[in-house]
Amino acid sequence: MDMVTSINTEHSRTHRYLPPDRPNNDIRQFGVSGLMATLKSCTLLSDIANSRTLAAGETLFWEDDPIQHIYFLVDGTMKAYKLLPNGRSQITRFITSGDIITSPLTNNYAYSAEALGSCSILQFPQKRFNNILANDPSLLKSVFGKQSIELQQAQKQILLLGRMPAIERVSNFLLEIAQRQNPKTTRFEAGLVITLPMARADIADYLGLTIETVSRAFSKFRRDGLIDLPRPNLVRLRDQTRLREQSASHAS
Amino acid sequence: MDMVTSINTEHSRTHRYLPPDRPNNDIRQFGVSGLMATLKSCTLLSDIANSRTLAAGETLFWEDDPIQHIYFLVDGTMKAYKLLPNGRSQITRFITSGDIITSPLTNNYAYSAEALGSCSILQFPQKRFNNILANDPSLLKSVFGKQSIELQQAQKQILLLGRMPAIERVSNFLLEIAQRQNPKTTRFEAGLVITLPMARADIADYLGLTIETVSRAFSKFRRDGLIDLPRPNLVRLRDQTRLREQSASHAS
DNA sequence: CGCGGCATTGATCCCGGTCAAAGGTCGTGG
DNA sequence: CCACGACCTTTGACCGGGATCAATGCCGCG
Repeated sequence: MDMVTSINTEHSRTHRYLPPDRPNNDIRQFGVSGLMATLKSCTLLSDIANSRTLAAGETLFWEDDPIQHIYFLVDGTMKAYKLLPNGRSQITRFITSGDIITSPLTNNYAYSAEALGSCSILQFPQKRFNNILANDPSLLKSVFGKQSIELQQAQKQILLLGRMPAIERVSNFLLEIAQRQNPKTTRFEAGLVITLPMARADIADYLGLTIETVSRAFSKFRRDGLIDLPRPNLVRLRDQTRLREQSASHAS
Repeated sequence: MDMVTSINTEHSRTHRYLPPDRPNNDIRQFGVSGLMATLKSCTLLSDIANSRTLAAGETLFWEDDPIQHIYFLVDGTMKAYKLLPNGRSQITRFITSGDIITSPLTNNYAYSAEALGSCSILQFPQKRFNNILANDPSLLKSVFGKQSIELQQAQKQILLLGRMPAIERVSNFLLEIAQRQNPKTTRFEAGLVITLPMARADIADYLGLTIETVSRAFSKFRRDGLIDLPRPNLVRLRDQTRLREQSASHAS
């Protein structure tokens, strides 16, 4: 579902943009972020990269600020959110390790970004990053692919916010987090424990609900035997199948 | 706001991926879709492109179908929407001329696409399109840029759906349509008439509301002297400034 | 003229928001 | 190690915006 097709890069060898003396099978992964780039690009990227760490609650940048750097999240969890004049906030997504924090091709940040726990990030000056990007199709394609996945997730979120009742939003959220934290495990595994890196207020701002409604949904799932809540941010999924049934509107 | 920075392609001339005998200042626009590509790519694209027209109400593809073709909308308006098992639908965006209809890098369509009026589109076989894409950074960057804008709009929609009351959603919608149909005119022009290419049901599915709520909002704006409604899908914006005031949650 | 589809308007209901209070959790300092 | 306090979470009571149900109006077309 989140898969991305691979551009046929083998073909490139015979293409005039890649001279024969420069085969592009030297494409490799850059850093831990899942970016693919040529060996040359990796070197160039290393030269301009900076590692940073963020403390819990620290803001990396604000919505509408002019973009100075492109960031990648190496470790931790962040939130990307937008504010309304009356102070209401909406989290557009939770950013996890390997994610691009910002789109390279825009002039201003589309949202504010804040660390939920302590985070480690990679930072690149935008212009220099984009120069490397413009000359390395494999890197460009890799960043493009990550953004395609982000767009698909945004579209799912639009469906959730526009057409799902509160209970479904919360169960969807739990299953989404479970999936992210355990990409390998079968989805029907019982007793899976997940750690919520964010507070109830953040879950509410992500799902377009209030803290109270989120809390009531958690309590209902606990009463119904679908989850345990040993601590507020520790959730044991006792019955993932039934939880999944809560997460989609069924035929009327 | 929807601006996209230009990758410094001048720089490419000296880069090894573009041999000196092949300067890349032959980059030109392909078709009416606002795509930039090298002359060579334009030729290749022309070879594999097909023009098609769609009748009003015609479905181009369904959500989850495997992608066969990449489409660009040349003329008309379409809707991209997702369905829930119980039949509820959410329109993720309205597609207008110049837009990419699908992301090239995914395996399955993320939504269904339907023509609202008669449309004319360009179609490319996905694999062959992606081969050209992979070898033309200027084209890749151009498609990437369009998708960046789409992502930003999706994020705005997330904010709207998550945190705005009905009246704000509708006034936001009217101003958005006005902006799209008259990109040049000053936003304070009075008496601007816009044509809604979609029915109330589509507006409702886009804004996460019901038909009735959308209709009531229109009626309220008419009562308050903000708009005229000579026909159900013809809207005259009488007071764009006051309409704008309706469209954002104000300080409490 | 009459039919069918879309839009508007009205009456009522209910989900989730708001307001308020109590209970938990955790860090800090005695 | 315990006690305090700040903050977060949970729970309850009530309210309101928008959904639902229903009827009427409007317009185009055969």
